[in-house]
Amino acid sequence: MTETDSEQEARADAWFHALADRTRRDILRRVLAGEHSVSALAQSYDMSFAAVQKHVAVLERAGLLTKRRQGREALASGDVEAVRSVGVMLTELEALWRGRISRMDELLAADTHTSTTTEKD
Amino acid sequence: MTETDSEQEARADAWFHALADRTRRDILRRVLAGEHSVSALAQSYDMSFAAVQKHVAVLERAGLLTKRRQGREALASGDVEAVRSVGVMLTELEALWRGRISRMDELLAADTHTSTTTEKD
DNA sequence: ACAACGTACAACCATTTGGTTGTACGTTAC
DNA sequence: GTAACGTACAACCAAATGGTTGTACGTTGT
Repeated sequence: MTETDSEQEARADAWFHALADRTRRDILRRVLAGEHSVSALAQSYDMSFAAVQKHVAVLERAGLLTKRRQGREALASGDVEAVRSVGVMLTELEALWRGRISRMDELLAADTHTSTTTEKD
Repeated sequence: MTETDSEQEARADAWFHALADRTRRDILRRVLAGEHSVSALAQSYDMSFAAVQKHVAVLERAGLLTKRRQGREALASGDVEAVRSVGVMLTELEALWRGRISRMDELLAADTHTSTTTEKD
C-alpha cells in the first residue's frame, strides 16, 4: 500500500525539522558512526540530560535513529536508509530544475523554426 | 578564506529550517522549475499574501532562492547549487556510516588472525 | 538491601514560528 | 492624475520549540 502525499509530506516535515538543529545533527553524526547510549551522548553537550534525551526522541520520531534496550541503557543507532531517503527528496528537487532547462531547450528548438511565443506554464 | 564551523552550521540550520515546512518546499519546487513572482506564488496557497511573502523571505535568507526585481514584480528563482550543497551535507553523513562499516571490517579482519572474541555480544 | 545509574516524562518558562491585519510605497494602466 | 497592483514590513497572536528542574521507575553494583 502506497503512502499518501500528505503522509510523505509529514515525514519530510519531521526529517527536515529534526535536521534543523545543530545539536541533533551532531548526535546523528555520532550514532551513524556507531551505537551510543543516551547518557554517553548527553556527556558530550553542555546541556541537561533531559534536553539531550528530547533531541534523541525527535530524531527517533523522525525515523533517523533507532534505539534498542540493553539493561538500563538505551543504545541509539543512526538509520542510514532514512538519511538516504532525505537525499532522494533533494535529488527530486534537482530534477525539477533540470526540467526547467529542458523546457528552455525546447523553447530554443521551437524558436528556430516557428518563431512564435509559447504559452506560459 | 574558509568558512568557520559555526558558520557552516548556521547555514545548515537555515537550510533545514527552510525545508522543514511543506509550503516552503512546495514554493521551492515551483521556483526551481521556473521563475515566479511572489504574488503568482501567493495565489497558489490558501493563506494571505503576507504569509507567502514571509515564506519566500525565509527561503531567500537560507540562500535556496534568489529574487530579481522587474518593475513592480519580484521574480523568485530556485538556486539549484544550494540544493546540491544540502545534498552534499547528507552524503557526508552517509560517509560517517560507511566509516562504521569499515571499522567493523577491521575488527573482522583482526579476528581472522587473532581468533579472539569481540568484546560485545 | 540499598545506593547509584540510566532512562523517561511531566511541568514550566522564554523565545521562535507561522499565521493574521494594516500600512506604506513604488509601478503600471486608464 | 489617480486607481489598482505588487511588494515589503510592522504589530499582533496562538502554538510550537528548546531549554530547565523535578519525579518516578527499572537495572546494576556493593
